[in-house]
Amino acid sequence: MRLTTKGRYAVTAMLDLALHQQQGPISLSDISTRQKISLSYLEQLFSKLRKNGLVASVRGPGGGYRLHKACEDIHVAEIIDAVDESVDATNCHGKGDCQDGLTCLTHHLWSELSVQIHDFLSSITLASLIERRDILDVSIRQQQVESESEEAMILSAEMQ
Amino acid sequence: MRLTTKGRYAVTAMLDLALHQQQGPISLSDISTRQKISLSYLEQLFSKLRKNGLVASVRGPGGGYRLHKACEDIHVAEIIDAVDESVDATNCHGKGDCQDGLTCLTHHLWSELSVQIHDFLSSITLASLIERRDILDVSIRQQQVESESEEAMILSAEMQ
DNA sequence: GTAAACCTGACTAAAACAGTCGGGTTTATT
DNA sequence: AATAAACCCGACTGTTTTAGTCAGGTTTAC
Repeated sequence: MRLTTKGRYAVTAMLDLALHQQQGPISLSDISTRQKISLSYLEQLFSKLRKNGLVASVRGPGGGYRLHKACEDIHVAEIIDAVDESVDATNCHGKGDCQDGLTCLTHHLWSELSVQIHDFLSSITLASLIERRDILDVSIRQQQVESESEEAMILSAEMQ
Repeated sequence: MRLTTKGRYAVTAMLDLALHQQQGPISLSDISTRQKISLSYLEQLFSKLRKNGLVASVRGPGGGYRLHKACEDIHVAEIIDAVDESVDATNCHGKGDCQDGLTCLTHHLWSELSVQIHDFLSSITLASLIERRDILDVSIRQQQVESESEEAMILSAEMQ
């Protein structure tokens, strides 16, 4: 089992998409600047998210990505699964053949932990996340930073 | 966050120790054959377990390792912590400075997941594990295999 | 035609994993 | 005193993953 930056980035990016979905397709460069995730890396992650049916793309100028399902139907667990990070804590992928084809001493423990984590992350949808006060606060702060940097860009353009 | 063979081995080995503790100090080579874990690798893991006060060593022939606390007081979470595998799912180690010193969009989610996993693994002690039917079954099977291989060794010794 | 966007595959430095190896030191037994 | 069983320790290693970068595509709105 493994939960690293990759899975966290994927969930963060999907949440960013959910928060801005009413603005039409969102470009990866927007997500990149808002969430400070490398654009090329985002492209890799979205390739997987698209192949797993979580997002749909719109090519060409003004294009970007949309959620492919209602955000009530997108669970955090499936986002992590989509980018190849398994929530499974067993070594044998649940098969129980961990020790020479037989069950190892602690197999059931890891099996239960996997269920625990999976249940937790499956109980959380993008819809439930965007309603949370703590997430809204961070999102509002990010929009302020965004508009400030836009102003700075306009300013620096005027100075030339 | 990361849960791999290292942490699983550590818990399995500690459980093996708990299951056989009435036999006095248990050598790593015993654990190695019963649990099919490389002896040298076990030595590395037990060095960390000892430094974290989970086991005590007895040197010399007939020596081995003992649990340093009652098995009611040894929680799975601390075993995993001891071998450097963190149960923390945040990127910022709980500090909340995940995005340029500020909190990232999904920080609270990972924070809650960490608490969830930690609570689960802290609620399980070695004492509660050795009482479980599924673990007892595997342990009994391992002892049968063990005595069979002992017989085989005696037999091959007789043939020489 | 241009440029904004997605799309793809190959490459990379750094870290971690899961060990191996070679040598110690301590101590019970003979 | 010699032997050997066990712990102890540091260095080394092949493989995989991570978290990207880079260089070039293709699609499509304007």
